[in-house]
Amino acid sequence: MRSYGQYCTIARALDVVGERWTLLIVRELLLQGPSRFTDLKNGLPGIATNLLSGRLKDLEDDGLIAREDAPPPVATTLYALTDQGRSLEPVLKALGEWGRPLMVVEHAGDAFQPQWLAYAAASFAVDSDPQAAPVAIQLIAGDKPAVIEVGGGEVHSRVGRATAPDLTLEGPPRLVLGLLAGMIDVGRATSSGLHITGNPDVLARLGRA
Amino acid sequence: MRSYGQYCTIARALDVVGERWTLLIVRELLLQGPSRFTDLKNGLPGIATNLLSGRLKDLEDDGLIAREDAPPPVATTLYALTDQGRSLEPVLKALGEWGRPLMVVEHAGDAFQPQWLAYAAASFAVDSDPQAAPVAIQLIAGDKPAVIEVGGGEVHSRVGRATAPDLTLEGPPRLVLGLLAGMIDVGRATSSGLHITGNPDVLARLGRA
DNA sequence: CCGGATCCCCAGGGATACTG
DNA sequence: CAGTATCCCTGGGGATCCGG
Repeated sequence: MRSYGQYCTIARALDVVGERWTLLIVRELLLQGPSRFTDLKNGLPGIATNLLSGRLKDLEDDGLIAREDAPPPVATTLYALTDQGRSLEPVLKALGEWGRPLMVVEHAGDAFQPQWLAYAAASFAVDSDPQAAPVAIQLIAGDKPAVIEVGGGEVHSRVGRATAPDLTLEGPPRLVLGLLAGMIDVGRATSSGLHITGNPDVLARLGRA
Repeated sequence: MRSYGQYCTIARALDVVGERWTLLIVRELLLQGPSRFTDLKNGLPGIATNLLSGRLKDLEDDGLIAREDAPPPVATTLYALTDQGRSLEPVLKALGEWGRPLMVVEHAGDAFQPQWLAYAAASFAVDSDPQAAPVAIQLIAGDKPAVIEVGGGEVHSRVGRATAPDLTLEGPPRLVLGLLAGMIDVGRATSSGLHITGNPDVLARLGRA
């Protein structure tokens, strides 16, 4: 991208990460960890392959990501964030926080990955009772499951399944997020089509930050 | 901009503010307050007028800014941030924080406005001694002056002049920012061409956040 | 002079085909 | 699987023009 040509921290930042797709690539690497080209492509529906390879090259030149050669069994190259790339997390968190109200309406055809939702939920919540035993909330809102783990004052999200979830939420993304964010209550969620198993009381562990 | 088509808070946010120039327009309105079309154009060197008017229209449609009719003496329309627009400040702050290391090198020809620098300095500093009397630092790093005011635990920046600054820094932007950020010390700054008047000890009031 | 609208040109994005 | 090459088209940059 053409530089803004301004001696300003914000403009300088946008010179590097302001291009289309760039911050979403960082999001993907942040949530998924080191990823292959195809993994990134699948996580970024609609991106053209030439654009993806171009962006990866730019990000590498700017020191935000690094290529790793995966060990023999895989024998492919992985893209991973550097420390400087990882330091973009506060930016993505602020952006995600700001974008949360835009999620109340679900656009038909929008792609969806459960870890996006888990990250959104984890990023605005805190563990309201750090002394209590840790709990896990299983989210099933697409083909792939995700987990929110709360305990010791921390809230984390990851893809996959919990070994013994205290609560499982299964249903449309909008309802899962609505319930987690406290925008709707359990009664309304279930009557709207959300399937809840386990102990709904663990939702109280998610306090507003 | 074409939507990313993802049900993700970050992607949704970028759908709204991810286009070129958009966040810089918000920065301008945040730092300058309600502004006229021409003021924005002057603060955004290189933007095409059709782009600016288009962006302003989009931002208005999305509810981030509102047009105001200025009172009779001026009789022009002003653009001002709405609450939702102002709520983007954490995003800009995070971006600015991330972009600060990119400021160590000064690109020839980069446009510069002192309030950018004042904002950068104010956004990463805290008042290290809230009990002490408030102090004002006058920055002269271009044609227009800016002020950093520290007191009562808060750090604020604004354009203009302080009535009785405790410290005045005058010189190249890189040196002013370097000194404020603690990247260089007073001796090196003065010997490199920074002109300092007043009491340099007030710099100690700017603590790292 | 302010607040745009219009026009032209080109860089960059989108979609797909193709190759090591 | 991991890209590169190609083509098309949208959207940005730059200048100019026009109404208030």
